[in-house]
Amino acid sequence: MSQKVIGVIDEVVKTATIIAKKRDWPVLPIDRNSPKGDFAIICFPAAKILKKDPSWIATEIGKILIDNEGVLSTETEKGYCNVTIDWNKIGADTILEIMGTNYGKGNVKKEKILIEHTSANPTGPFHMGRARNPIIGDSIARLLEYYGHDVSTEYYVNDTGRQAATLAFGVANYKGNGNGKKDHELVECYRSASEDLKNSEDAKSKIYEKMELIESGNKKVLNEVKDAAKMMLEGMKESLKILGTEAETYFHESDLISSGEVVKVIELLKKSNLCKEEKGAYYLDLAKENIAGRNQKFFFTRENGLSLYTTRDIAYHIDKFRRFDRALNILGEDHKLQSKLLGIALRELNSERPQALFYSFVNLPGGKMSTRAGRVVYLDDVMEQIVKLALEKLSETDLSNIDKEILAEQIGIGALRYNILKVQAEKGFTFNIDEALNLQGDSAPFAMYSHARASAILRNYSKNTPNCKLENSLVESEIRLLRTLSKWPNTVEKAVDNLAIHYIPNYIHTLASDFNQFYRDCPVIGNNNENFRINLVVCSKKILSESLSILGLKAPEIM
RNA sequence: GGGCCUGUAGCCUAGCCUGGAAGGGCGUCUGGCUUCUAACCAGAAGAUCCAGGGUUCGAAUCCCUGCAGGCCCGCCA
Repeated sequence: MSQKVIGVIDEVVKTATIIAKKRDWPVLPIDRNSPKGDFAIICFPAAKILKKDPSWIATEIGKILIDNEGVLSTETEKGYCNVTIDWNKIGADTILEIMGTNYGKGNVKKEKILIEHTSANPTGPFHMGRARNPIIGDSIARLLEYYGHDVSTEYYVNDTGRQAATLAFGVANYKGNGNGKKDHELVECYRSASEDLKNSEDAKSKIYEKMELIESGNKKVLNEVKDAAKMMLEGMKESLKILGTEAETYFHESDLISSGEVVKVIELLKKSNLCKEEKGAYYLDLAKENIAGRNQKFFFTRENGLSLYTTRDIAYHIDKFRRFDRALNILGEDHKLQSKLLGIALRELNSERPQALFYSFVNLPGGKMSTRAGRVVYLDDVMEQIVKLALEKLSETDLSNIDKEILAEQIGIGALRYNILKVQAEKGFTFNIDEALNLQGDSAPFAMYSHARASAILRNYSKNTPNCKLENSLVESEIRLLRTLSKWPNTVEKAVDNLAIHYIPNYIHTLASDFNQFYRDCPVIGNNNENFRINLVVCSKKILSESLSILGLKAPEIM
């Protein structure tokens, strides 16, 4: 909450505590999200001890609190004493606070944080199942940056191993259909190569030979797979760019082998007390590590002494901590165990460990999304459809065609991102295309529209924002809006502490909704409370714009 | 066999950490644009908060036991 509001509430709570203490009442809990007023004092705990009706206690407290300077009114309902603070007294100061550049920002030591997100294997175009990762990752990055950290984002490219070898084989032996995006084209080569891997012994041996050459550090083959991955990524990056979630840097797994880092990690892990060997393959024995499941052996080399995916991942994280103070990985829930194992290995190497944010998979209404069964919805197609729909809705607007196209992309992509971000990450997410294409209600366009309305008022006002002065007492919709605006810092802090991005869209919807009610009830220009209302519009526009930008969305002036 | 996550109106979802008065949205029905933008607003209907037990003045929230769904348990990535 804004400092001003916190101050008033603390003052009132203090008074209530003193009253309770004087009378030997127990400490009464506070509900800061009461359905009526600004907060409530819960009187039930005192009822049993005092053998009094809780509503009698609430009324008694109310009678005393009403004399407090910051309190406008108190109201008893059941055992609750609902307290409404006097916004007329603190309104102007609250506005001033919201206008400040630090409003909503955290008061923390700036850290260099690396967020690794997306990191999809470069084997084909993104489908919706993958879309949750870049959208959450990018928005968490923006959130932490807003809060005051120095955040970078990185995409880890898995360009070694069987899939990478298969892709390289496919690129060398097949031609794509030659039109369209690079990833949609090359995925044909990959599919043909995957078929060969299953059906042809010759192809299989070639691909496995490639794998071994990769892991043993053969420069020529390493370059070949890296190049194949890069070609595929070219197309995939285009999708990420449209989504607005492209990572700042790309880190190739193959480079960890070329540079010798992987070999170093293997040597270091062999020195761990947990390390054991079986037929030439080395593993960490996790029997005492509370690892669930059947297998407690965490292999980090093959029989032939070469590295595994996990080994390379360990090397990657050691490299991360050479570059950053903190590391955060955005991962699908299938990586939970993997992530735990990585943590143990890093602990054994006395390295710092990354934080992880897991999300559940995206399903389609009929069931799981699966490439194999052909049940796949491409991200590119969804983006195209939703932007097209936004453009249709703009058809009657008085804008140039080029402006319409830019705006339609902002609205459409924004709607897609918002739709995914508003659900908590651990919750299984069913992607319903019709729901995503619905640009009403709890959606990005709803908030963008409120922002455009605020912008319209300020355009029509066409003067500088006056110093805030309250000339008439506030009406209900003004108080509601002010109350919501005052909760922005709490919301950001909660989202940061829990790495829970969905708090932000939830807040945005409340704010936009409160603004729309204010818009209906309160004419601004020419009203005798014009000064205060203009200030309220400026604040609403500011917080709408900042909160949308955390989600990676633009706040349009017109729509 | 074991571990983690999820279960809230016809559908989607917030609230769960830190117990206190079940919030939104979609869809349905009704009403509102000559007044700062109707992608909006107002109203109505719709909920045994998966089930059962426990703790508590009080449980969607905490604990236990089930049930249902998702994910994981490879010398794959």
